Amino acid sequence: MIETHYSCPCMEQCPLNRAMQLIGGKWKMQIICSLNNGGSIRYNHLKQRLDGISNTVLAKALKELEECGLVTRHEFMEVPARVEYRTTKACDDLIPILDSLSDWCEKYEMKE
Amino acid sequence: MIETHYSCPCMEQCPLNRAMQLIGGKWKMQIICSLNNGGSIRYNHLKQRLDGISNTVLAKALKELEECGLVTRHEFMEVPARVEYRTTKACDDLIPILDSLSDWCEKYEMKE
DNA sequence: CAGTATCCCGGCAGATACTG
DNA sequence: CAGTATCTGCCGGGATACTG
Repeated sequence: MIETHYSCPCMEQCPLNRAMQLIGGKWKMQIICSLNNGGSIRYNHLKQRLDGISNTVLAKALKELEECGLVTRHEFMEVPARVEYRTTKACDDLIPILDSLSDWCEKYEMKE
Repeated sequence: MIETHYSCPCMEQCPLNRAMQLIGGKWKMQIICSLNNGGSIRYNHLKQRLDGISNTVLAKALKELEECGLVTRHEFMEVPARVEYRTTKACDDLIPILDSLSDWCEKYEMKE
């Protein structure tokens, strides 16, 4: 191996790192998972599924996921308020990749 | 959709969450990337590639990656000390998945 | 050279109360 | 119902100095 002044492409903002920031964090994966399994879901329904999540955290996560185009927010003009969330095409395309990641983890029986 | 008391499998310690914990964190991805590109690499060489990483963080990350079977540590009994790191088979199998994750991110031009 | 030992800080995550 | 406002604690990440 030649001793060039090699630098990993990940040192810049590479897509891989961006991806990790999108789906990283304590709850993102569960949120994506729940939305994927359930079609359109209302805020409180989602919160019930994600046992133990707080409003601050869930609302912030949903906002981030919406901003980066992974989920859509649909607000119905009703009283009391009604808002439904669902996955986007981008998110649906992500699922198979997450599946293979999951399979990989099981195959090698990864422990933390 | 039937209103069962559905619970996302991710609520337990699912493989997907485990995977994310293994490769999550600020530097894990760059470390894996650097090791993957470089065969066996010595500690300080790796540190140079990961511009800005501190000893505490690098050492801790490497220990974790070793414990979960993603990298191997080979210590040569020399003075001064010499230690080389490289990826395991498990890690090599992970790379294509990370590639597809990267591609996915580029395809949808994900911003943070 | 390849790490530990210490100390430190900012930001994620959470609890709780409140509101359109 | 679907969130915000506010406060708090903890820990991942970091700087620096030291050692087998």
